[in-house]
Amino acid sequence: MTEINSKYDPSNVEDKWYAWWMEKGFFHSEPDNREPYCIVIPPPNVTGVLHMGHMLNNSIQDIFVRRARMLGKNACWVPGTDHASIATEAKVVTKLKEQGIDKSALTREEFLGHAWEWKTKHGGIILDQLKKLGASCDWERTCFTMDDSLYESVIDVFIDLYKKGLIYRGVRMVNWDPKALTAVSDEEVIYKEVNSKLYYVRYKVEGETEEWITIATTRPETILGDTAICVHPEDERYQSLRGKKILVPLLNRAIPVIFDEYVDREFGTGALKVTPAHDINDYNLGLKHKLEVIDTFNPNGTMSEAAQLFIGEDRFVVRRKISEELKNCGHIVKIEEYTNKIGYSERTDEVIEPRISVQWFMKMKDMAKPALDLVENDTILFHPAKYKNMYRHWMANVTDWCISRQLWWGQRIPAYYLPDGEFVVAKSKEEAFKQVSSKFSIDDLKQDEDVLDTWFSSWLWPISVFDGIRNPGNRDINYYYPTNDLITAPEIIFFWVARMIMAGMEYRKEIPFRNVYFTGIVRDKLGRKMSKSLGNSPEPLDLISKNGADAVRVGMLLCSPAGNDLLYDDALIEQGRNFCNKIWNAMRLIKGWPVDPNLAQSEVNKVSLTWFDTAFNAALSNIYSLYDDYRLSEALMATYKLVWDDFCSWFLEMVKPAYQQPIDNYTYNLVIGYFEKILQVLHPFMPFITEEIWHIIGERKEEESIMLTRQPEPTVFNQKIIEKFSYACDVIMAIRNARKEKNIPQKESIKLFIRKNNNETTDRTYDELIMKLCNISELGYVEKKVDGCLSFVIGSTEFFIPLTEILDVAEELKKLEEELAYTTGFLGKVLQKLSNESFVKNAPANVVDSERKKLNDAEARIRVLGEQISRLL
RNA sequence: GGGAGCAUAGCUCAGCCGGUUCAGAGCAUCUGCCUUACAAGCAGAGGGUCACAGGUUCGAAUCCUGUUGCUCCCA
Repeated sequence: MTEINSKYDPSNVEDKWYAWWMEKGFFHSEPDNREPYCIVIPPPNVTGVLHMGHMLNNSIQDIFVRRARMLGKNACWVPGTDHASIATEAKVVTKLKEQGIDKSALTREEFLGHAWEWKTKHGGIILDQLKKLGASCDWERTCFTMDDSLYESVIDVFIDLYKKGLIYRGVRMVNWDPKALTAVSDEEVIYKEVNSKLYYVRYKVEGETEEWITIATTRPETILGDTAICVHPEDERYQSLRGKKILVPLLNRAIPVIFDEYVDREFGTGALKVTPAHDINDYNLGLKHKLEVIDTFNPNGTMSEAAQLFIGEDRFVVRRKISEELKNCGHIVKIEEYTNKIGYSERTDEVIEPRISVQWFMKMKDMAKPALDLVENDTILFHPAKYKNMYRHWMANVTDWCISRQLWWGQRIPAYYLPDGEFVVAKSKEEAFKQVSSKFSIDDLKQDEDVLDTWFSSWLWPISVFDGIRNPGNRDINYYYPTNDLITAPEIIFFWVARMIMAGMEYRKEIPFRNVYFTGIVRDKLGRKMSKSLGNSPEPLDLISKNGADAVRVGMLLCSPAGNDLLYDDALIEQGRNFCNKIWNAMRLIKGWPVDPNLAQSEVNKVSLTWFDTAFNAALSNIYSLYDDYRLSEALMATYKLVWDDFCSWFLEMVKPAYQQPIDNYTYNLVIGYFEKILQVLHPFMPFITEEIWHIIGERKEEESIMLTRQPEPTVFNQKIIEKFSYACDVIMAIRNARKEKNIPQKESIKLFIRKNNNETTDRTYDELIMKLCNISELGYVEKKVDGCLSFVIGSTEFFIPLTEILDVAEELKKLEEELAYTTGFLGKVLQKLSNESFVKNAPANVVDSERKKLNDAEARIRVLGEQISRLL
């Protein structure tokens, strides 16, 4: 055969196989008689680019899908993208601005034209990037949340839920993003701790010349919207204020003093200014005490006409100006440094303003109950289960979902307004018009300007990708739904996972997935979240092109138990790369052996094969049970050790023929057979290199791919063989150690004599193997000690290696005495336990027995060690 | 402020119903080796009062209580 490079080069391999898999259509799935296995991708933002989190998440999905396929299931991984209304619209607005176009100058249709153009141009880049990773998605099924069928599904669901009375329109305090000019959900608000100031402002009591009340506030600019002062009903300091009015500084508007237990007497001065339009708690107080609501802000965060002062100026500019003004007028008592938490918009990083607004809401309580139960009673399993706690807490305290967004990019709310303020909900203007009294014409109908929250389409994803909303009886939805596993991040457990469960129960009467596997966050070495601004994230595609997708997949997986964060380190990828190289070189070794069809199988090869078959099956059953427990990282590590330790370090060394000597045909074929099985076990983790090597080590037909083969089935294995072999390993390692200590090179052959003590049975199964691996020319059993030898003790068996040079007696003595001291100490502990009557009485018999065995073994060993010592003295 | 989780080797973690699978794995470190698959390798070695303090028990990394420190979620 031709020379194969000792370093595995993925660049020549990966693109070739991916293209071939695609060409053969191996990823495509159609319903058939097999058991289905389905995963729907958590759709990434359509204009997003691949980041490290995607790499981890999608590697895991691919591992599950490829494994299911190799278990003979009809595996289908549905890819797609999310229209991500806020993020995408923000990007389009920015891009238009760069071209000198202002969104407000465009009509809705014109803007959407630009948005679709942008989507066509940049959309789906991320899906192509996933191909580099080896993702075996069924690309023929690629979906987008704004595809016609998915769009229509969303609208149908909205109308349906409206008819069921689950969707309503209401005036509510919402989280307002003054930059994006939209309401955002609670989940999209990020609270950050900031240094701010606490202003102590005194308000004059009406009708009194020198009576003041001082309040503390972090937001002096909202003073203009104050409609009450609130104090605790039992606060003695303020009892004199009952029935009095207070004058708002600068405006001299009179507002009432209200008494409510809500107020924390310890905070500030114990007096609270109430601004119902600009704080959720104040809003609730306002509802309770029937206060006037004065909205002093415009939607973009500037002061409105209602503020009377500073009209049109930004709220933060006004904060500075008004505090100056208050100071000049003698209203500021003091200003303290203060840290508090401020909500920021996840998408625009703008400070969120609580704002009174008319929005669409969805009632959550009734839907949350069954969705909670399904997780509580393990109908849906969370991996790891600790996230059940988090889920329970949220579901028990669920609030109604604000589903409208003041954006254009998304599914437009199918509500049509009439000139009289009434509205109807219908699929189209024509449908709406049918429900309208005859006094209006169709042109009087005006559709709602808002679109639906992006999650209002994603929550249908497992159903809508199979068109199961519009066509509930279709073949695909009946076959693939419910899907099997969902792989996602814990931070979207509420706005996505929980809601998909609700939608599933509402529209399929069935759970959407059986298992949820939570991945952690990919962080840098220092534990910081990876982010563009920190610049601490490697470029995923660079990593792949430099190291290969297999190496990247392995590196990331090795270190990311479900639900735990992954601290990314380049060393991880190196480990993956080294592993590829190891497998590659195993292939080079095996392929390099000359095969002699006439050669009889040696005894060594025979016992080696027996052992490896056992070790392989033991590893396999371990790996499979780790898969079953969704402990992927550990399954990979077990596979890694199977390959590196059992297969390469032990087995191949055991059957390896001497230099330029041939191997017998029988053994060779079995070695190749095990190698193939190992590649199959590896394939879900490392799809490319396994396909490559699988084709190199065997004759394959045109349509044959490792990805279409079955993973090996574990068979029963004999634990005894493993134990016996492990003893042989101890001997081998002790000999290696002795060689190292005495500087005996591996090339120089040695003799070994064994003396059994304490009635130990002699098992010669691995004698020849030990001779081969340790380069032993003669191995014999003796009754008496052998002189002039280096010796060591395993259990109570003595081993002697004749030395050419003179033994360093002092050194040997020291070693033996240390060993003796340790064993004596150990014996003492065992004796102590066994002489404890309550232990012997209460502990289970097998525990006591094992202590007795320890006692015997230790005594025998002490005897032998003592003999050796006295011999040297 | 409310809730949850975590604390085991230098790092990342595994250790289920308390007892030979109980102190483990991988990486990193150190020491030898260019041994004819692989120096991206081979062969060895060292590293932990299992956060702290109590308690339960014949026996605790494991169960209970408290303390400290960290993380996340919600307000």
